[in-house]
Amino acid sequence: MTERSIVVFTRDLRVIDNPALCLAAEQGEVFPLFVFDQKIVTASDLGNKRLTFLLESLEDLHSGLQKIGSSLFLRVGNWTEEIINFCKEKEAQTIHLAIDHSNHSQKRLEDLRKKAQQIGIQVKGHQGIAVVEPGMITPASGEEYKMFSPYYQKWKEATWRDLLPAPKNLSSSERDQRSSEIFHNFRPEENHIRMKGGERTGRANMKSWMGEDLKNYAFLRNDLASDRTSRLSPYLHFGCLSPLEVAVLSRDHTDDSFVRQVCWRDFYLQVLSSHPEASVADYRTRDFKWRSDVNQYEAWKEGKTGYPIVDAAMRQLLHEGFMHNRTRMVVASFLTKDLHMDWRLGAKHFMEHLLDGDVASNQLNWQWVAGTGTDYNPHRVFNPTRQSERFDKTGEYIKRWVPELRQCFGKEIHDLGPLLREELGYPQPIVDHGEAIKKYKQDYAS
DNA sequence: TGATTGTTCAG
DNA sequence: TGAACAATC
Repeated sequence: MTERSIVVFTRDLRVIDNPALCLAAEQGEVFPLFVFDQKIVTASDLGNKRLTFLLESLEDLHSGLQKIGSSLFLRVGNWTEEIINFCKEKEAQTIHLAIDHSNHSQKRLEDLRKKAQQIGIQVKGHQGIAVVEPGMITPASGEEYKMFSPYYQKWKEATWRDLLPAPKNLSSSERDQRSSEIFHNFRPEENHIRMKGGERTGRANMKSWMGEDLKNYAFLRNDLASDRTSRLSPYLHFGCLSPLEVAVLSRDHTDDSFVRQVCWRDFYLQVLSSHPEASVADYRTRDFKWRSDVNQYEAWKEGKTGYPIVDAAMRQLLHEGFMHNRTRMVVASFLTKDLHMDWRLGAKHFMEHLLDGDVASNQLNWQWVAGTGTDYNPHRVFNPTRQSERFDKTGEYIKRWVPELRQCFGKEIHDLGPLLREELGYPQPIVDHGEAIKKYKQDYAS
């Protein structure tokens, strides 16, 4: 008798190199399922852009599954209950899924294990979210690596699992009416942004970027205007691409700066896995009184701070659901060090708008900038004018997103006088960087 | 993947 | 004079 099992997709929305799907398929009949977790769907931090990317990814997963004789079932509601009900409906004995590491994922998995056990259904957790899963390499001293460099060394030397092909032929199971209705009700918004969700687009983007831009990554990754970073983060977040595959394809490159970035993702996952509360609380507690000022927060969110590099980046975020890594650090430093606002406010806005909004990378990178994270350096302050001069010399990036400044000549765009601002209709700076940092340091010292 | 300041030293 | 470096915030 062949076994019947459910494969629950979470953020491993792919058929290639998907351990949960592949191993379930080896054991018998498989019913692929995705549940819109009511708690996630209704949470304020899931913005329309990321939801659209998710829907596109699910649609593509469905067609990927159809090519191998299956289809994707959809349910919406309480995540655990829906999975259990689906198991009963399909008379399945086993649930396969990839293990994830956020607070919410850990809790709901525990809940699922308990409920499944009560009715004699087995839950099998699989790898697939990371290159090297959290817990596979640990420092001698404690639970997780707190420093990136030693982690990176171990990560490179670790034994990586083998890549898995897509299952050849899953037994046929037509998507039911209910699934179609659910998908219909969530109908994706018209998507004009550059990154369309799904495994197919993800793979195409990966291949073309690796073919053309990977070799120049070290030279161009900080060049804001040329915009040559991989932009694979949303595909990695939803698992349209296997992080292991991305790492394998880039690790033997003469220059390791890209695969290092892939490793940062695993690094923060292992931090979050050991400290799930770090998504909302300081990783290193620190007694600093954050200010709050609604008008300044709004100005920051809308890209009207009067600092061109900050405004360009914040407008890019609203428009594309994406921001260059370099400017993520610049705007985060501006919110925490210049406006003295809580990193959680910044992280929340990022989560609402980023296609790649990922609890581990987002919250812990914010903590890194705020100086509450693993790499503790309260004196790290980005000077928006310096960053702009160094990484957007010609002002091309700024002009792309801040049309008021398109008429600027030469270097003046980095450091505008009050009269020119007035003339161009561009805001005066909402704070003076020098004074704001002086105050930050005073507050920090006391 | 910080910025600034001060020092040294080649030219 | 300015690059390179370390100390300091």
